[in-house]
Amino acid sequence: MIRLYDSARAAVAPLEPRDAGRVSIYLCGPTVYDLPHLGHGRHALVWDVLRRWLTFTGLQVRFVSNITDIDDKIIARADAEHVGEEAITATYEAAWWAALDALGVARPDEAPHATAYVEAMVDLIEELVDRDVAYELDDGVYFDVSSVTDYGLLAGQSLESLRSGARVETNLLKRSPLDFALWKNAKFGEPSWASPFGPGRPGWHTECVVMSLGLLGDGFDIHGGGLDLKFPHHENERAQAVALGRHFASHWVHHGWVMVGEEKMSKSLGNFTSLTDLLAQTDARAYRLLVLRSHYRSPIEVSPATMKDAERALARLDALARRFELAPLAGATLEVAASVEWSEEGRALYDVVAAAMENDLDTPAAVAVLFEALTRANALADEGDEHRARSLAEAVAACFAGLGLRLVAAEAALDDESADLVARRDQARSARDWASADRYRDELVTLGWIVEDGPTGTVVRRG
RNA sequence: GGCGGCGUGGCCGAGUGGUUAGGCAGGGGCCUGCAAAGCCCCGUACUCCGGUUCGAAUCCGGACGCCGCCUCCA
Repeated sequence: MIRLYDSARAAVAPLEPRDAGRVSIYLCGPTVYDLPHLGHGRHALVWDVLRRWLTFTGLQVRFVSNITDIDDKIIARADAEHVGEEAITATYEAAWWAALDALGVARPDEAPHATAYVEAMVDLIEELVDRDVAYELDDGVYFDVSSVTDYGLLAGQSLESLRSGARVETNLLKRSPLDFALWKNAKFGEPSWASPFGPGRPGWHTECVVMSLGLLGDGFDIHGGGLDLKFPHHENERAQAVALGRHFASHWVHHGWVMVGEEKMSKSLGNFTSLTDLLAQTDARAYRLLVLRSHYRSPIEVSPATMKDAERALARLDALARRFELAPLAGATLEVAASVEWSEEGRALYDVVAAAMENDLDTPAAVAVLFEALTRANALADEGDEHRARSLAEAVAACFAGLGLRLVAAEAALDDESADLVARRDQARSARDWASADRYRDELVTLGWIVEDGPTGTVVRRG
């Protein structure tokens, strides 16, 4: 079974699924008030890779990722644009899914919306009040963090040291600056729901407790998100569950951030902040490869240079697919390794990749192994060992499929002009008219093709 | 102030007590009409100072530098 770093234990620990053969994952999704950025993209990719890999190895994964569609920022944006909150959330949720689709990230099994769970949240808050771990103030209901003895577990700090570091005070009546809002009373014009505490809306930290426990049940396996959610969001989620006597997530997994490098983000770098913009100007698979080539807990630098690097590496993978005419494997569907017919060397490769993956999702090691195998497959083919070369190449593609990266062999469709140039060049070459052949090649290059001479003659592809 | 992370060859980026990470870029060679693709060879890195050890990039201590969290955030 895979071993993953658990933020609660501050150590790598084996994942011990509640139900054998099944893994339940709850992921904190986006608040839909703006376009997704590169960080969201990495986030989505990291979890897509984990989910796909677990599925690939034969586990049955139930993957839930929520949409936060009620929040202060949504209200603020709706106000600023003089539209309803639903207009904002509809727009940006659509943008979210569009970006994930473009990244080749599989949709969650369920994507619950916070607004559909308000009643359940109210019930939960009432129970917390009944248990005397929450209290009402003029502007809402607050959770009393001192009621949870190990508050600060995820942050790795004591309640006292967290308190001493608190910087922002929003409500001086709170018993502790760390106490957080469970319910916010509605101000004039704000969207609201009825509750025993008066009309208002839930605080952010409650929705994930209700939805994760509601959909996945007590003791679900993995709760994940970005490192920035560890505290206070996840800490606060956990506090509520603990206060209720519920068994919450057994494994907490957090990933690192996207850095925009020392060049700092600026317009001159080409708007490299929005995921939508990145996807418009590069192959989404290159971003996945970039993400795979660093460890999920490390920061990654996304810049034109690192993207270019990834694109070139990706080109080698596609070249392998072309050489062996590999069929596409990964896509919207989740591949299962059990259905892959491994050759002997393919199975050996898979075992090494799997060992890397099980070691806290060591994708960089897995990718390194796959690149070595790629070189070996090409070398075997050069030596004429077509059979072993092919089986190894197929295994490389299958393993990448397990990581959600599709190798593309497909040629772009030729327009008439290009097709004509290709025919002329082949003619010139068979007549050993190198000058003409080179001229036609130059023309094809000018049209944006990369020109190669294969056994069947001129082959072109898009660069 | 508290807590945590990081500093690796031109660049990106793993690793973790002794054996080649890997990729990109660069140099040389093979192949090719010339290329492209592919293959082979090449750089001998680990912030600094001490210490532990037969042996440290890897463990311990210290210094310097960088970053993050403690407030909304993937």
